[in-house]
Amino acid sequence: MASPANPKPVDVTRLKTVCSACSLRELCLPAGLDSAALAEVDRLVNRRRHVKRGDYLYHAGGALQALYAIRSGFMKSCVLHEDGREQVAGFHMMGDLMGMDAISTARHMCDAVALEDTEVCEIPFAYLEQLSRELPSLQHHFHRMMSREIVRDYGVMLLLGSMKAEERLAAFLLNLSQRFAARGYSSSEFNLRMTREEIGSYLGLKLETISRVLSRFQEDGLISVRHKHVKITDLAALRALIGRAPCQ
Amino acid sequence: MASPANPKPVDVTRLKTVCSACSLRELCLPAGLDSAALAEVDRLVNRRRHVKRGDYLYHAGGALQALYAIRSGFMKSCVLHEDGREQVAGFHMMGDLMGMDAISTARHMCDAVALEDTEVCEIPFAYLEQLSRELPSLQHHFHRMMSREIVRDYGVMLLLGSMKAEERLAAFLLNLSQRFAARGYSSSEFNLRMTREEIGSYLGLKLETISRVLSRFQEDGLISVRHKHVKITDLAALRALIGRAPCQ
DNA sequence: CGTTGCGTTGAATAAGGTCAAATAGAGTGG
DNA sequence: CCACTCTATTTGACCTTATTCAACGCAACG
Repeated sequence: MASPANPKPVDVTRLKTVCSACSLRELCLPAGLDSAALAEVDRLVNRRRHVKRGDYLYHAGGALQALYAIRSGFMKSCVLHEDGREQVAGFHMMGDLMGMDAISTARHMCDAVALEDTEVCEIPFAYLEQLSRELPSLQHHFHRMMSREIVRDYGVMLLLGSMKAEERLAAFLLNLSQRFAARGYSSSEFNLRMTREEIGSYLGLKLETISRVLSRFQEDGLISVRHKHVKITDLAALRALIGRAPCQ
Repeated sequence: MASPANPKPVDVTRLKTVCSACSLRELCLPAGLDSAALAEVDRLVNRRRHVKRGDYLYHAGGALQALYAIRSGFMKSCVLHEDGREQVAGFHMMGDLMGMDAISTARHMCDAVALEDTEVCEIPFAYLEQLSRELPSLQHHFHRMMSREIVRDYGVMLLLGSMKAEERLAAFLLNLSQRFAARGYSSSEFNLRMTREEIGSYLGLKLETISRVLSRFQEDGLISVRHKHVKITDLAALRALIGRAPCQ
């Protein structure tokens, strides 16, 4: 593709690659950085990687090389139990940062699998630490992203620990809806990238339960669902499901 | 208490306060720092705070001022749902770092409550960021601690999402046992600082279930439990409970 | 055009939740 | 020191929810 005659063939590609030109920069690692810092981050994030649907971005146990910012596509991360049980710990989309679980031991503690063809930006971790020593705004934003992951996890605990099946699924759909909206997509209509089984794993339910509850939501006019396509038709009712629980 | 006649009454107190002299330094924020860095951290961690049993260290919604390292005592953190439901997100003991959930929005996202009289070291967050720009080892260790919290959360998700009541409780007891051991206490005999209800909230179960499962464990000779006192009498069996699940 | 994976639905079952009652401590004030 | 109160805990009986097991439908794909 690159013309050897062109003295700077790489730059042409990088113009599109670079964080400062990325449409996700307000969601992603460079969010809130001034232009000087942004220029530095452009150099930090120097490689892209394509992960085909079903392929792994990293495996549990693998050494930490880099963090990954999702540019396009959709991934899941899953924790494994010795006996083979697998728990989906999260679904990740554009702008999300993955791999922070690996900083603790320098080895990834979960698998990252692409649910559709996905493109990620590689962020060499050692370099990120170095650069964030020089750029307080980058440092702070990185801390905020790790903290946000912790807060997200607390939310999942709340969901798994104290919600019923219907509430969990409502919360799940609303969360997806909100995240799509934040990325400029429709908040009311979207395609699920994951199977019922993966939703079930994430929500601590069996796939049959997911299927049943989706059907019930549809009967009740909250959503309309066909295969992977979901349309939220009664947002308020869906919200009411999780806000005011029937119990207590 | 302090004598005004003494020119340096504070230093006498600080000698005991200081991280470099703290028996928890291998578990806590200064873990793995060289002595120069440790001296800096001594200045960073400049205040202690006592939290009486039942009192809050911080409230959800409160502004982030500092992170807190537990020096002695026992705390819980809990996430609140709008409708009043409360989910215990974790139990924390000496050497644990609390408050990292607040970095994301500069406001705490959960409550921190002392389950017994607790002493914490206050770590002003802005100063921690500043210092970690100067001390790569501190920076890296802080990142590891945030990451460890993420990994811990993944473990809780696995527990809540795919384990049965008996497995959850076995995992919980083993986790406590291991953490006590790491702090130089008995791994086989300890006092629970939390109520059955709090255990239940953490594990996504009702207090009656906790009580029943504890009784069953006792009948089966895995543990002996009386009120808050627990003695693990068959560690292997307890481990086997979570390792090889009956299902699948 | 069969195969395969994913999803739906029904019936039976089991796990945990709910409700209720009894008990036991721990702490309090006389 | 004792009676009293309050809260935490245990245990039983019953009920609800989600799981399990099973059958079937559907769509994509070679």
